[in-house]
Amino acid sequence: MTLTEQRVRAAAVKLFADKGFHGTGIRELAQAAKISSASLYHYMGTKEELLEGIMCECLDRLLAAARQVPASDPRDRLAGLVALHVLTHAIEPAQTRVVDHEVHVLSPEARSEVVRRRDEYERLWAETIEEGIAAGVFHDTRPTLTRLALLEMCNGVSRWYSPHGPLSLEELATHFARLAIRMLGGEENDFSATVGHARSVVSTVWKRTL
Amino acid sequence: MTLTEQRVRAAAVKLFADKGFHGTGIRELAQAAKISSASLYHYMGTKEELLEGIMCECLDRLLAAARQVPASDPRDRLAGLVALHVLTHAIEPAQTRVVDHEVHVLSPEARSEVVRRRDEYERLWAETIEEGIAAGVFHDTRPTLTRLALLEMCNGVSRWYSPHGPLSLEELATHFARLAIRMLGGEENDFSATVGHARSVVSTVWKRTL
Amino acid sequence: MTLTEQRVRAAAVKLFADKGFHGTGIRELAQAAKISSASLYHYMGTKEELLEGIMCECLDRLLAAARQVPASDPRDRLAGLVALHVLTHAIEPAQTRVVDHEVHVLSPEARSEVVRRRDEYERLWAETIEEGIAAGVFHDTRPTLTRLALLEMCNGVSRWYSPHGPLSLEELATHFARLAIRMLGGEENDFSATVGHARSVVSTVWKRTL
Amino acid sequence: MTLTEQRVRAAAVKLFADKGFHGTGIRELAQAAKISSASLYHYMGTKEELLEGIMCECLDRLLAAARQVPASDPRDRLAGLVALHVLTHAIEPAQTRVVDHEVHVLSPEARSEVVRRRDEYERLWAETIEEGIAAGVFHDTRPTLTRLALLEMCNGVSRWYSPHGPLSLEELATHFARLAIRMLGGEENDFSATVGHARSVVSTVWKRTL
DNA sequence: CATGAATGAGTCTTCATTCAT
DNA sequence: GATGAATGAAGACTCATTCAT
Repeated sequence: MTLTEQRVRAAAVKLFADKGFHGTGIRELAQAAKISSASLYHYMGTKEELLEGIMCECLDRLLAAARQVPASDPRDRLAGLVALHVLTHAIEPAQTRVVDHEVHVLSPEARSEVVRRRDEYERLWAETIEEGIAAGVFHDTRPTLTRLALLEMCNGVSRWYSPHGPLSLEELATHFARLAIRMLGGEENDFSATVGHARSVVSTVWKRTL
Repeated sequence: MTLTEQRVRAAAVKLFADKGFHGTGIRELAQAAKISSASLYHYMGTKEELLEGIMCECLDRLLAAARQVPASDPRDRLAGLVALHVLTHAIEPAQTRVVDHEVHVLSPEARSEVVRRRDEYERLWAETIEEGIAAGVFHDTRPTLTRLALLEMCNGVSRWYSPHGPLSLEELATHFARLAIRMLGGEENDFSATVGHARSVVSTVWKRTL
Repeated sequence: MTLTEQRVRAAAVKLFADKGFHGTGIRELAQAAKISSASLYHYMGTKEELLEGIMCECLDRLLAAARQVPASDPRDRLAGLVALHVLTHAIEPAQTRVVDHEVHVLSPEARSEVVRRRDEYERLWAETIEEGIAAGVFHDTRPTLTRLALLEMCNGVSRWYSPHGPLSLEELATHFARLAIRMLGGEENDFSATVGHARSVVSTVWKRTL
Repeated sequence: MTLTEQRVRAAAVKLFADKGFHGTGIRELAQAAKISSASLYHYMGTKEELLEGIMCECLDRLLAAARQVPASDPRDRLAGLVALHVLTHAIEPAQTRVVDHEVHVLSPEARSEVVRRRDEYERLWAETIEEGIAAGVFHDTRPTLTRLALLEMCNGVSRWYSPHGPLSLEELATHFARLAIRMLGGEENDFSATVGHARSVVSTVWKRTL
């Protein structure tokens, strides 16, 4: 991916997140990427393909990160998944908001690509929860429901977290991990190691120092 | 509000929820409301004012409902707020999705109208949580953070709940109330009365039999 | 069909004939029809549908006219068909040129509509020729080939005939009828009555005094 | 003319014939010629100049061929011209269709270049017809009209002849020669020698074995 | 009360062409 | 000799909105 391509994508992510896909004009996008609207089309297919690319890449990274969570105690594993998800949403609010808000725009074919990734990702959460229940460390009568609640709770982070606020990434992730364990009726651990590991994974996957 | 006005608003709610504000055309809207696009303008101001009206009304109803939650034990009160919120999102997914997703479209003035209502609504949650902590029935070190997590978790319901699924409204509300109490480190009660009350309030406010 | 619709269609016919379908811009068309390019879309579907409409209507008229040629002596009948075709191409060169030149533009579905009409029309010619041969008044070893030659020869009229030139419509039609009979090895008649009839049919079908 | 130039020209001929000049994009052309659209401009001037080149070359060849028709009996000479024209249109339908259909695209200057050649070519036909009438072997009261009819009839071949059909080039040319003579009220000859000669001329001029 | 007609500004996308590398 | 990058202008078409009837 060339530098210009990256600039285009970055501009698109920001605009799509702020004003929505349909609320973002191609000229606006071109201006933000500092090229002409005609040149835009050297670096992308259609506007929709650009969106699809953004969403898939983001989900692929999220998935790649989630796969690096060690398969240890279900509590630690869930804490790891939560920390990772929350950290990602905190440091990449634009990308994650696009993933969460603009699925309805996609054509059926593109949508299925995105949904497939999302499902695969959620399966990791489901498995962890099930394991925890089977192992007796989680106590919950409606694990599916709880999983949905959990995910939405974590997605929300990209809508309100600000790096300029008083809350550090560490604190954020730790608290959400704690909340998740509580929701599943598990005993609270010390998650500092888990959160630390999640932090380094996220840092690697997104090539950013946290 | 005339019958036609209601038809317009209902059509707008459905379309805005499904395709987004910018993804919905005025002609499409007219067609769904079964009038001509010119006639539309007898029943609304601009497209944006229509959106503002939808959002404000929805928030007003939510607020009106929340104010009917009795100021009893903080646990019951929180359970009531959660049940109410979740039930509303379950039976009115279109309206609530519009409220949650289309704020960025509004002009600053219109947005402040919406935000004001939202803030007022959230204050009720914040107060309840604080009371619970003060009373020692909740145990949480970051109540603000938890409140945000809680709200996002509940908002999510409108994105995935289906009345055709196996989950009844009662079960949904009860489980979410339980999750909320867990998140705040409170002891689980029997929330059936609280949920029942919430149900009747929602039923009244939205004039629908549940 | 409203007056404006007619103006649009007339402008389109002229422009498509002069500059080709792809050579004619929508703004150019709007200007020629004296409305804005946006208003254009109140009176037409897509540009292609406009073209299809023009072609089908023209062919329908040609067909309607051809069906009024009396089924008398094959020589007279052929002379009638030729006169009619030639007169039409002489007085409506724009429409007929569009029909003859822009078929390749159409989508398969639209094309089949046009081709169906064209085929039906040519069948009338084919039948007449066959009858003439069967009756022994025409002598030709390759009637299909001759029919194609005949049609192309007559189509050509719209490319060069000028009403301002020295040649009257009567003379034009009479000579072409004579040429056609010669091509089929038939004996030359006096075609004045036949041509006169064709003239009045064309006049009626196109609502123009010749 | 380099090999690449030939490839470009061949691609252009095919595309212009199939989709029209304005219906053919420069990128499409480049792709068909298997070079980049930028490289295209090493082998051509503007798109219009490319068209002009194609048309002029085609007409030049037609003219060169026509000049090789021996000045014998006017009937044989006309038969020769017709055979040549028809054969050319049969074996080079793309080129001849471009010549016949895309004149309107050209700028006045370019157009005059084309028209000059066309006129010169048609003069050969006119002379032949006049000679025949003067010599008493043709009997026609409107030679100009007949010439136009003749030419259009022959041009038409490129629109419908298929080498995969049952009709051989020989049969095609022979029948058209016969038709032409009939149209001019001449006596039918045996044109096999004339057609044979036309065939070899066309074969030479276009460097193709027929 | 209702709507067909109208439009300027906008939509996304492609156009033919140039030029630095 | 070849081409990726670049673009102003234009392509067809839709937008939200107004207004006379």
